[in-house]
Amino acid sequence: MELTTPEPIHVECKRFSSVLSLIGDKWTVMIVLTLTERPRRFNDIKRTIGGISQQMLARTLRALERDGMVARTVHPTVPPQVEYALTALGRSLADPIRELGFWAGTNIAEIESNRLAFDEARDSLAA
Amino acid sequence: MELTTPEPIHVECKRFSSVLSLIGDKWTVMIVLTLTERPRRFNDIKRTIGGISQQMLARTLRALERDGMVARTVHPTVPPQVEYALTALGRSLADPIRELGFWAGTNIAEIESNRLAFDEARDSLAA
DNA sequence: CGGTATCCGACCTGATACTG
DNA sequence: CAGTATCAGGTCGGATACCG
Repeated sequence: MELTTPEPIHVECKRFSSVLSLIGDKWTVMIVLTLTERPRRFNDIKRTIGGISQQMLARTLRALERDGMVARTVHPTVPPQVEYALTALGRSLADPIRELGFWAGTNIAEIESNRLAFDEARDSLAA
Repeated sequence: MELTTPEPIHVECKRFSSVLSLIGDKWTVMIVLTLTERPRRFNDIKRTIGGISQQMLARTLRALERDGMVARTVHPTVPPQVEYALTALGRSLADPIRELGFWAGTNIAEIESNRLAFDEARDSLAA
């Protein structure tokens, strides 16, 4: 960060958008949080999360591996076992994610209530 | 949160996915951060962010208003002026977002380096 | 078991044009 | 100025089938 002039917040934000988009991907978040508990194998993750397709799990895990958030270990057995574990980097992401999860948990009721009220007001206009 | 049995983290995560998906939307994040500085008018936000289409700005602002994160105030002047300001809820979201931004800033260099290394290893196989 | 390749529909997004 | 409506392209994500 060699910012000599104080940049407005949204400019920093732009620089980090590739990282922030990780969070928007719900699968990424769920995988990271799932691996927080302990390392897991492919179908173990799949079963634990539930509702994720094989392809999306494979894709997301590869993306996480590429970013160095997840370490992939192949045990040359028959049948093959592949274990996924969080790296230090991956573990460090879990903290801010949990903060966000905490915020969501604190405010989700209010948000849902706001949505209902907004939609009601909208519908009464439409009628 | 009436969890009588300790739920695994990923289950909580699922409940919050509708909130978490807010974060993944880069426009949402940038708008919230932009409004952190001060309330702004429509085209002011548009110019400040840059690169956002009129439609996406309108849509995203509507969504934020629906969630109660942003308050929309119409001044009945000619030409009409519409001011958008963060609510208390919106301001409270800015904190965890900035934490995430801080994490991104701290680790983006390592992540990009990891990506390069991964792609290089991949390319050397392809060759 | 742990993937990859292909197809396909749904959604996201921007460009453009029009309105109050 | 502050939107809304319509269209078109691209991407996302799932289902399926197949490979090592």
